[in-house]
Amino acid sequence: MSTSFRRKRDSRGSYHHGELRAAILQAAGELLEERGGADLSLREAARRAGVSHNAPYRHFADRDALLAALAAQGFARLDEALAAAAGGPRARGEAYVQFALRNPARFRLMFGGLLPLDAYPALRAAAAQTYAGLLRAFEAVTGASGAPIAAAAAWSLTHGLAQLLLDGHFSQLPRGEAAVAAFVREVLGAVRLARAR
Amino acid sequence: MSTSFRRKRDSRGSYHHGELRAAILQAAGELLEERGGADLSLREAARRAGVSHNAPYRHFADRDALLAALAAQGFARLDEALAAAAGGPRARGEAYVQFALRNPARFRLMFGGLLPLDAYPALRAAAAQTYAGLLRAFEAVTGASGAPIAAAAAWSLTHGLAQLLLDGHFSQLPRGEAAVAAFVREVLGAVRLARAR
DNA sequence: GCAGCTATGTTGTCAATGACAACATTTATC
DNA sequence: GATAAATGTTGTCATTGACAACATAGCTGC
Repeated sequence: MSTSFRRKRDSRGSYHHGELRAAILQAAGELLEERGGADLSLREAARRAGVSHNAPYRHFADRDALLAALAAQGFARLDEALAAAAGGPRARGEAYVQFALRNPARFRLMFGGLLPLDAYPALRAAAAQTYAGLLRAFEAVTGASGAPIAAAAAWSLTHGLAQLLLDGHFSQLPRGEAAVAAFVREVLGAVRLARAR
Repeated sequence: MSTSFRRKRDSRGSYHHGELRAAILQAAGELLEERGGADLSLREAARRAGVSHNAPYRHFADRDALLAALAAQGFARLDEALAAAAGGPRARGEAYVQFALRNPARFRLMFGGLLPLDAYPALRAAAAQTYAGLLRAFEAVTGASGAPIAAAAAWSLTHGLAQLLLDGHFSQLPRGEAAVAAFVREVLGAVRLARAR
Protein backbone atom coordinates (compact mmCIF):
# COMPACT_ATOMS: atom_id res chain seq x y z
CA MET A 1 0.00 0.00 0.00
CA SER A 2 2.83 2.33 0.63
CA THR A 3 3.90 2.68 -2.99
CA SER A 4 0.55 3.70 -4.38
CA PHE A 5 0.95 7.37 -3.62
CA ARG A 6 4.65 7.59 -4.12
CA ARG A 7 4.53 9.37 -7.44
CA LYS A 8 1.72 11.52 -8.44
CA ARG A 9 0.16 10.29 -11.61
CA ASP A 10 2.76 8.90 -13.94
CA SER A 11 5.28 6.20 -13.28
CA ARG A 12 8.25 7.91 -14.88
CA GLY A 13 10.05 9.29 -11.86
CA SER A 14 8.59 12.71 -11.49
CA TYR A 15 10.49 15.33 -9.62
CA HIS A 16 7.79 16.16 -7.17
CA HIS A 17 6.51 13.52 -4.86
CA GLY A 18 3.18 15.01 -4.03
CA GLU A 19 2.53 13.34 -0.72
CA LEU A 20 5.93 13.48 0.77
CA ARG A 21 4.97 14.66 4.20
CA ALA A 22 2.63 11.75 4.66
CA ALA A 23 5.10 9.34 3.09
CA ILE A 24 7.86 10.43 5.45
CA LEU A 25 5.58 10.13 8.45
CA GLN A 26 4.63 6.66 7.33
CA ALA A 27 8.22 5.58 6.78
CA ALA A 28 9.33 7.12 10.04
CA GLY A 29 6.49 5.42 11.85
CA GLU A 30 7.64 2.06 10.58
CA LEU A 31 11.20 2.80 11.56
CA LEU A 32 10.02 3.91 14.95
CA GLU A 33 8.54 0.55 15.79
CA GLU A 34 11.44 -1.30 14.24
CA ARG A 35 14.29 0.52 15.86
CA GLY A 36 12.90 2.77 18.55
CA GLY A 37 12.86 6.52 18.63
CA ALA A 38 16.46 7.04 19.59
CA ASP A 39 17.81 5.40 16.46
CA LEU A 40 15.37 6.89 14.05
CA SER A 41 17.27 8.74 11.39
CA LEU A 42 15.91 11.33 9.04
CA ARG A 43 18.08 10.03 6.27
CA GLU A 44 16.82 6.53 6.54
CA ALA A 45 13.22 7.69 6.55
CA ALA A 46 13.99 9.63 3.39
CA ARG A 47 15.60 6.59 1.80
CA ARG A 48 12.61 4.49 2.67
CA ALA A 49 10.29 7.03 1.12
CA GLY A 50 12.44 7.03 -1.99
CA VAL A 51 13.60 10.62 -1.85
CA SER A 52 16.87 12.39 -1.33
CA HIS A 53 18.44 12.73 2.07
CA ASN A 54 17.43 16.32 2.44
CA ALA A 55 13.88 16.24 1.18
CA PRO A 56 12.36 15.82 4.66
CA TYR A 57 13.60 19.26 5.63
CA ARG A 58 10.95 20.76 3.38
CA HIS A 59 8.31 19.34 5.69
CA PHE A 60 9.97 19.13 9.08
CA ALA A 61 12.21 21.77 10.54
CA ASP A 62 14.53 19.21 12.03
CA ARG A 63 14.65 15.72 13.45
CA ASP A 64 12.84 16.70 16.61
CA ALA A 65 9.99 18.18 14.63
CA LEU A 66 9.49 14.86 12.89
CA LEU A 67 9.52 13.05 16.21
CA ALA A 68 7.04 15.55 17.57
CA ALA A 69 4.71 14.88 14.66
CA LEU A 70 4.94 11.16 15.30
CA ALA A 71 4.20 11.71 18.96
CA ALA A 72 1.21 13.92 18.21
CA GLN A 73 -0.11 11.25 15.89
CA GLY A 74 0.32 8.86 18.79
CA PHE A 75 -1.80 10.96 21.11
CA ALA A 76 -4.53 11.11 18.49
CA ARG A 77 -4.52 7.35 18.15
CA LEU A 78 -4.53 6.91 21.88
CA ASP A 79 -7.58 9.16 22.07
CA GLU A 80 -9.35 6.99 19.54
CA ALA A 81 -8.47 3.85 21.39
CA LEU A 82 -9.76 5.30 24.65
CA ALA A 83 -12.93 6.57 23.10
CA ALA A 84 -13.57 3.19 21.57
CA ALA A 85 -13.29 1.48 24.94
CA ALA A 86 -16.85 1.31 26.11
CA GLY A 87 -17.44 0.85 29.81
CA GLY A 88 -16.30 2.78 32.82
CA PRO A 89 -12.94 4.20 33.74
CA ARG A 90 -11.58 0.73 34.28
CA ALA A 91 -12.15 -0.28 30.68
CA ARG A 92 -10.38 2.87 29.60
CA GLY A 93 -7.47 2.02 31.82
CA GLU A 94 -7.18 -1.39 30.23
CA ALA A 95 -7.31 0.16 26.79
CA TYR A 96 -4.59 2.59 27.79
CA VAL A 97 -2.25 -0.17 28.87
CA GLN A 98 -3.08 -2.19 25.79
CA PHE A 99 -2.22 0.73 23.57
CA ALA A 100 1.15 1.06 25.26
CA LEU A 101 1.93 -2.62 24.91
CA ARG A 102 0.94 -2.72 21.28
CA ASN A 103 2.80 0.44 20.32
CA PRO A 104 5.77 0.40 22.63
CA ALA A 105 8.11 2.67 20.73
CA ARG A 106 5.37 5.14 19.95
CA PHE A 107 4.31 5.22 23.56
CA ARG A 108 7.86 5.79 24.71
CA LEU A 109 8.27 8.57 22.26
CA MET A 110 5.12 10.19 23.60
CA PHE A 111 6.24 10.02 27.21
CA GLY A 112 9.95 9.41 27.15
CA GLY A 113 10.98 13.02 27.48
CA LEU A 114 12.98 12.98 24.29
CA LEU A 115 10.91 15.91 23.14
CA PRO A 116 10.50 19.19 24.95
CA LEU A 117 6.71 19.36 25.06
CA ASP A 118 6.67 23.12 25.25
CA ALA A 119 8.58 23.57 22.05
CA TYR A 120 5.79 21.92 20.08
CA PRO A 121 2.41 23.51 20.74
CA ALA A 122 0.60 21.01 18.57
CA LEU A 123 2.07 18.22 20.61
CA ARG A 124 1.15 19.84 23.88
CA ALA A 125 -2.35 20.38 22.62
CA ALA A 126 -2.67 16.75 21.62
CA ALA A 127 -1.51 15.63 25.04
CA ALA A 128 -3.80 18.08 26.77
CA GLN A 129 -6.75 16.76 24.84
CA THR A 130 -6.06 13.26 26.06
CA TYR A 131 -6.03 14.56 29.61
CA ALA A 132 -9.21 16.53 29.07
CA GLY A 133 -11.03 13.43 27.90
CA LEU A 134 -9.91 11.64 31.02
CA LEU A 135 -11.09 14.47 33.21
CA ARG A 136 -14.53 14.51 31.64
CA ALA A 137 -14.87 10.80 32.19
CA PHE A 138 -14.12 11.27 35.85
CA GLU A 139 -16.36 14.20 36.43
CA ALA A 140 -19.27 11.91 35.69
CA VAL A 141 -18.14 9.59 38.46
CA THR A 142 -16.75 11.70 41.26
CA GLY A 143 -18.42 15.02 40.69
CA ALA A 144 -16.59 18.08 39.47
CA SER A 145 -14.78 18.94 42.68
CA GLY A 146 -13.03 15.66 43.20
CA ALA A 147 -12.36 15.02 39.54
CA PRO A 148 -8.94 16.56 39.10
CA ILE A 149 -7.30 14.59 41.85
CA ALA A 150 -9.16 11.40 41.02
CA ALA A 151 -8.28 11.74 37.38
CA ALA A 152 -4.66 12.42 38.19
CA ALA A 153 -4.50 9.37 40.40
CA ALA A 154 -6.18 7.16 37.84
CA TRP A 155 -3.99 8.38 35.05
CA SER A 156 -0.87 7.94 37.17
CA LEU A 157 -1.82 4.43 38.09
CA THR A 158 -2.59 3.41 34.56
CA HIS A 159 0.35 5.16 33.03
CA GLY A 160 2.80 3.79 35.54
CA LEU A 161 1.49 0.29 35.06
CA ALA A 162 1.91 0.58 31.32
CA GLN A 163 5.39 1.95 31.63
CA LEU A 164 6.59 -0.66 34.08
CA LEU A 165 5.13 -3.46 32.01
CA LEU A 166 6.84 -2.10 28.94
CA ASP A 167 10.16 -2.00 30.72
CA GLY A 168 9.72 -5.57 31.83
CA HIS A 169 9.80 -4.79 35.52
CA PHE A 170 7.19 -7.36 36.41
CA SER A 171 9.37 -10.23 35.38
CA GLN A 172 7.57 -12.77 37.52
CA LEU A 173 4.62 -12.46 35.17
CA PRO A 174 3.78 -15.48 33.04
CA ARG A 175 4.15 -14.81 29.35
CA GLY A 176 1.23 -14.36 27.06
CA GLU A 177 -1.18 -11.62 26.27
CA ALA A 178 -4.03 -13.12 28.26
CA ALA A 179 -1.99 -13.44 31.42
CA VAL A 180 -0.83 -9.87 31.12
CA ALA A 181 -4.37 -8.65 30.58
CA ALA A 182 -5.48 -10.51 33.69
CA PHE A 183 -2.67 -8.96 35.67
CA VAL A 184 -3.64 -5.52 34.46
CA ARG A 185 -7.23 -6.09 35.50
CA GLU A 186 -6.12 -7.30 38.87
CA VAL A 187 -3.85 -4.35 39.54
CA LEU A 188 -6.37 -1.78 38.37
CA GLY A 189 -9.02 -3.55 40.38
CA ALA A 190 -6.98 -3.43 43.57
CA VAL A 191 -7.40 0.29 43.83
CA ARG A 192 -10.25 2.34 45.19
CA LEU A 193 -10.37 6.07 44.74
CA ALA A 194 -11.33 7.93 47.84
CA ARG A 195 -14.46 10.04 47.62
CA ALA A 196 -14.12 13.73 47.25
CA ARG A 197 -14.19 15.45 50.60
CA MET B 1 36.95 17.94 43.39
CA SER B 2 36.95 16.24 40.10
CA THR B 3 40.59 16.92 39.32
CA SER B 4 42.03 15.52 42.51
CA PHE B 5 42.20 11.97 41.24
CA ARG B 6 42.91 12.75 37.67
CA ARG B 7 46.55 11.74 37.66
CA LYS B 8 47.96 9.20 39.92
CA ARG B 9 50.68 10.63 42.07
CA ASP B 10 52.72 13.09 40.08
CA SER B 11 51.51 16.11 38.28
CA ARG B 12 53.56 15.61 35.13
CA GLY B 13 50.97 14.24 32.77
CA SER B 14 51.26 10.53 33.30
CA TYR B 15 50.07 8.20 30.63
CA HIS B 16 47.76 6.21 32.81
CA HIS B 17 44.87 7.88 34.46
CA GLY B 18 44.32 5.48 37.28
CA GLU B 19 40.68 6.15 38.00
CA LEU B 20 39.39 6.58 34.54
CA ARG B 21 36.31 4.46 34.89
CA ALA B 22 35.09 6.51 37.81
CA ALA B 23 36.11 9.75 36.15
CA ILE B 24 34.16 8.91 33.00
CA LEU B 25 31.12 7.95 35.02
CA GLN B 26 31.35 11.21 36.87
CA ALA B 27 31.72 13.27 33.71
CA ALA B 28 28.95 11.37 31.97
CA GLY B 29 26.70 11.85 34.97
CA GLU B 30 27.17 15.59 34.77
CA LEU B 31 26.50 15.57 31.06
CA LEU B 32 23.43 13.48 31.63
CA GLU B 33 21.75 16.08 33.78
CA GLU B 34 22.92 18.89 31.53
CA ARG B 35 21.87 17.50 28.20
CA GLY B 36 19.75 14.43 28.77
CA GLY B 37 20.58 10.88 27.92
CA ALA B 38 19.87 11.08 24.23
CA ASP B 39 22.56 13.67 23.59
CA LEU B 40 25.18 12.21 25.83
CA SER B 41 28.29 11.56 23.77
CA LEU B 42 31.14 9.30 24.69
CA ARG B 43 33.59 11.69 23.16
CA GLU B 44 32.43 14.62 25.18
CA ALA B 45 32.60 12.60 28.37
CA ALA B 46 36.15 11.68 27.44
CA ARG B 47 37.02 15.29 26.76
CA ARG B 48 35.58 16.31 30.09
CA ALA B 49 37.62 13.66 31.85
CA GLY B 50 40.69 14.91 30.06
CA VAL B 51 41.49 11.81 28.05
CA SER B 52 41.49 10.87 24.42
CA HIS B 53 38.32 10.20 22.53
CA ASN B 54 38.78 6.47 22.60
CA ALA B 55 39.87 5.92 26.15
CA PRO B 56 36.35 5.17 27.42
CA TYR B 57 36.26 2.04 25.32
CA ARG B 58 38.75 0.44 27.70
CA HIS B 59 36.09 0.59 30.40
CA PHE B 60 32.80 0.45 28.57
CA ALA B 61 32.07 -1.80 25.65
CA ASP B 62 30.08 0.87 23.89
CA ARG B 63 27.87 3.85 24.48
CA ASP B 64 24.98 1.76 25.73
CA ALA B 65 27.17 0.09 28.30
CA LEU B 66 28.05 3.48 29.72
CA LEU B 67 24.40 4.46 29.84
CA ALA B 68 23.60 1.18 31.53
CA ALA B 69 26.19 1.88 34.19
CA LEU B 70 24.69 5.30 34.79
CA ALA B 71 21.24 3.77 35.07
CA ALA B 72 22.40 1.12 37.51
CA GLN B 73 23.97 3.84 39.62
CA GLY B 74 20.60 5.54 39.50
CA PHE B 75 18.78 2.51 40.87
CA ALA B 76 21.27 2.28 43.69
CA ARG B 77 20.70 5.90 44.59
CA LEU B 78 16.97 5.48 44.39
CA ASP B 79 17.24 2.56 46.79
CA GLU B 80 19.11 4.74 49.23
CA ALA B 81 16.58 7.51 48.95
CA LEU B 82 13.72 5.09 49.57
CA ALA B 83 15.46 3.45 52.48
CA ALA B 84 16.09 6.83 54.02
CA ALA B 85 12.42 7.74 53.84
CA ALA B 86 11.13 6.75 57.23
CA GLY B 87 7.42 6.22 57.57
CA GLY B 88 4.97 4.00 55.76
CA PRO B 89 4.54 3.27 52.10
CA ARG B 90 3.22 6.75 51.52
CA ALA B 91 6.46 8.37 52.64
CA ARG B 92 8.32 6.09 50.29
CA GLY B 93 6.05 7.11 47.48
CA GLU B 94 6.76 10.75 48.12
CA ALA B 95 10.48 10.04 48.20
CA TYR B 96 10.18 8.21 44.92
CA VAL B 97 8.53 11.13 43.19
CA GLN B 98 10.98 13.52 44.73
CA PHE B 99 13.89 11.49 43.41
CA ALA B 100 12.44 11.63 39.92
CA LEU B 101 11.90 15.36 40.05
CA ARG B 102 15.37 16.04 41.38
CA ASN B 103 17.14 13.73 38.93
CA PRO B 104 14.99 13.98 35.85
CA ALA B 105 17.46 12.84 33.23
CA ARG B 106 18.73 10.02 35.37
CA PHE B 107 15.20 8.86 36.06
CA ARG B 108 14.34 8.93 32.40
CA LEU B 109 17.41 6.97 31.56
CA MET B 110 16.41 4.36 34.11
CA PHE B 111 12.89 4.00 32.76
CA GLY B 112 12.92 5.48 29.30
CA GLY B 113 13.48 2.24 27.45
CA LEU B 114 16.63 3.51 25.79
CA LEU B 115 18.41 0.52 27.24
CA PRO B 116 17.41 -3.08 26.72
CA LEU B 117 17.24 -4.21 30.32
CA ASP B 118 17.97 -7.80 29.47
CA ALA B 119 21.24 -7.02 27.77
CA TYR B 120 22.66 -5.72 31.04
CA PRO B 121 22.31 -8.20 33.88
CA ALA B 122 23.76 -5.80 36.40
CA LEU B 123 21.15 -3.26 35.46
CA ARG B 124 18.34 -5.76 35.68
CA ALA B 125 19.60 -6.84 39.07
CA ALA B 126 19.67 -3.28 40.30
CA ALA B 127 16.11 -2.71 39.15
CA ALA B 128 14.96 -5.99 40.65
CA GLN B 129 16.43 -5.02 43.98
CA THR B 130 14.42 -1.83 44.03
CA TYR B 131 11.28 -3.84 43.38
CA ALA B 132 12.20 -6.37 46.04
CA GLY B 133 12.54 -3.63 48.62
CA LEU B 134 9.11 -2.39 47.69
CA LEU B 135 7.62 -5.84 47.97
CA ARG B 136 9.07 -6.36 51.44
CA ALA B 137 7.64 -3.08 52.59
CA PHE B 138 4.21 -4.16 51.42
CA GLU B 139 4.29 -7.61 52.86
CA ALA B 140 4.37 -6.00 56.27
CA VAL B 141 1.16 -4.16 55.47
CA THR B 142 -1.00 -6.45 53.40
CA GLY B 143 0.29 -9.88 54.28
CA ALA B 144 2.28 -12.05 51.94
CA SER B 145 -0.55 -13.14 49.68
CA GLY B 146 -1.81 -9.72 48.70
CA ALA B 147 1.59 -8.10 48.55
CA PRO B 148 2.50 -8.63 44.91
CA ILE B 149 -0.60 -6.98 43.54
CA ALA B 150 -0.63 -4.24 46.14
CA ALA B 151 3.02 -3.51 45.53
CA ALA B 152 2.49 -3.46 41.79
CA ALA B 153 -0.39 -1.05 42.17
CA ALA B 154 1.51 1.21 44.52
CA TRP B 155 4.59 1.23 42.35
CA SER B 156 2.51 1.92 39.25
CA LEU B 157 0.72 4.80 40.90
CA THR B 158 3.88 6.37 42.19
CA HIS B 159 5.88 5.79 39.07
CA GLY B 160 3.19 7.11 36.80
CA LEU B 161 2.75 10.20 38.90
CA ALA B 162 6.47 10.88 38.77
CA GLN B 163 6.61 10.37 35.04
CA LEU B 164 3.62 12.56 34.27
CA LEU B 165 4.91 15.32 36.51
CA LEU B 166 8.28 15.16 34.80
CA ASP B 167 6.67 15.46 31.41
CA GLY B 168 4.70 18.45 32.54
CA HIS B 169 1.31 16.90 31.97
CA PHE B 170 -0.27 18.49 35.00
CA SER B 171 0.10 21.93 33.63
CA GLN B 172 -2.61 23.42 35.78
CA LEU B 173 -0.36 22.95 38.78
CA PRO B 174 0.95 26.06 40.46
CA ARG B 175 4.69 26.38 40.30
CA GLY B 176 6.97 25.76 43.22
CA GLU B 177 8.32 22.77 45.00
CA ALA B 178 5.94 23.05 47.93
CA ALA B 179 2.86 23.11 45.75
CA VAL B 180 4.04 20.10 43.83
CA ALA B 181 4.75 18.21 47.02
CA ALA B 182 1.26 18.98 48.26
CA PHE B 183 -0.21 17.76 45.01
CA VAL B 184 1.76 14.55 45.27
CA ARG B 185 0.52 13.98 48.79
CA GLU B 186 -3.01 14.61 47.69
CA VAL B 187 -2.88 12.25 44.76
CA LEU B 188 -1.19 9.49 46.69
CA GLY B 189 -3.65 10.03 49.50
CA ALA B 190 -6.65 9.71 47.22
CA VAL B 191 -6.02 6.03 46.74
CA ARG B 192 -6.93 3.07 48.89
CA LEU B 193 -5.60 -0.36 48.20
CA ALA B 194 -8.20 -3.07 48.43
CA ARG B 195 -7.57 -5.75 51.02
CA ALA B 196 -6.21 -9.04 49.91
CA ARG B 197 -8.98 -11.53 49.26
C1' DG C 1 0.08 30.10 -23.69
C1' DC C 2 3.56 31.89 -21.49
C1' DA C 3 6.57 34.70 -17.98
C1' DG C 4 7.83 34.49 -13.66
C1' DC C 5 7.04 33.11 -8.76
C1' DT C 6 6.98 29.86 -5.14
C1' DA C 7 6.91 25.35 -3.29
C1' DT C 8 9.25 21.25 -3.41
C1' DG C 9 13.33 17.99 -4.26
C1' DT C 10 18.32 17.39 -5.25
C1' DT C 11 23.29 17.59 -4.95
C1' DG C 12 27.24 19.15 -2.36
C1' DT C 13 29.36 19.89 1.80
C1' DC C 14 30.75 20.11 6.85
C1' DA C 15 31.48 18.94 11.68
C1' DA C 16 30.31 15.57 15.23
C1' DT C 17 29.91 10.99 16.53
C1' DG C 18 30.41 5.74 17.47
C1' DA C 19 33.30 2.29 16.45
C1' DC C 20 37.35 -0.29 14.93
C1' DA C 21 42.49 -0.99 14.20
C1' DA C 22 47.16 -0.17 15.05
C1' DC C 23 50.39 1.65 18.05
C1' DA C 24 52.50 3.42 22.63
C1' DT C 25 53.30 3.31 27.46
C1' DT C 26 52.62 1.60 31.91
C1' DT C 27 52.13 -1.88 35.38
C1' DA C 28 52.20 -6.53 36.88
C1' DT C 29 54.17 -11.19 36.87
C1' DC C 30 57.59 -14.66 36.70
C1' DG D 1 64.99 -7.61 34.38
C1' DA D 2 62.28 -9.73 30.49
C1' DT D 3 57.88 -10.24 29.01
C1' DA D 4 52.88 -10.23 29.06
C1' DA D 5 48.68 -7.83 30.10
C1' DA D 6 46.26 -3.36 30.92
C1' DT D 7 45.40 0.96 29.77
C1' DG D 8 45.64 5.30 26.73
C1' DT D 9 46.52 7.43 22.15
C1' DT D 10 46.41 8.43 17.26
C1' DG D 11 44.38 7.38 12.82
C1' DT D 12 40.61 6.27 10.20
C1' DC D 13 35.81 5.25 8.38
C1' DA D 14 30.79 5.33 7.63
C1' DT D 15 26.67 7.53 9.32
C1' DT D 16 24.23 11.36 10.62
C1' DG D 17 21.94 16.19 11.21
C1' DA D 18 22.17 20.40 9.24
C1' DC D 19 23.05 24.15 6.01
C1' DA D 20 23.70 26.21 1.24
C1' DA D 21 23.22 26.35 -3.55
C1' DC D 22 20.88 24.68 -7.35
C1' DA D 23 17.03 22.36 -10.25
C1' DT D 24 12.39 21.42 -11.45
C1' DA D 25 7.52 21.46 -11.10
C1' DG D 26 3.11 23.62 -10.76
C1' DC D 27 0.56 27.84 -10.24
C1' DT D 28 -0.64 32.69 -11.02
C1' DG D 29 -1.87 36.59 -13.73
C1' DC D 30 -1.72 38.39 -18.02
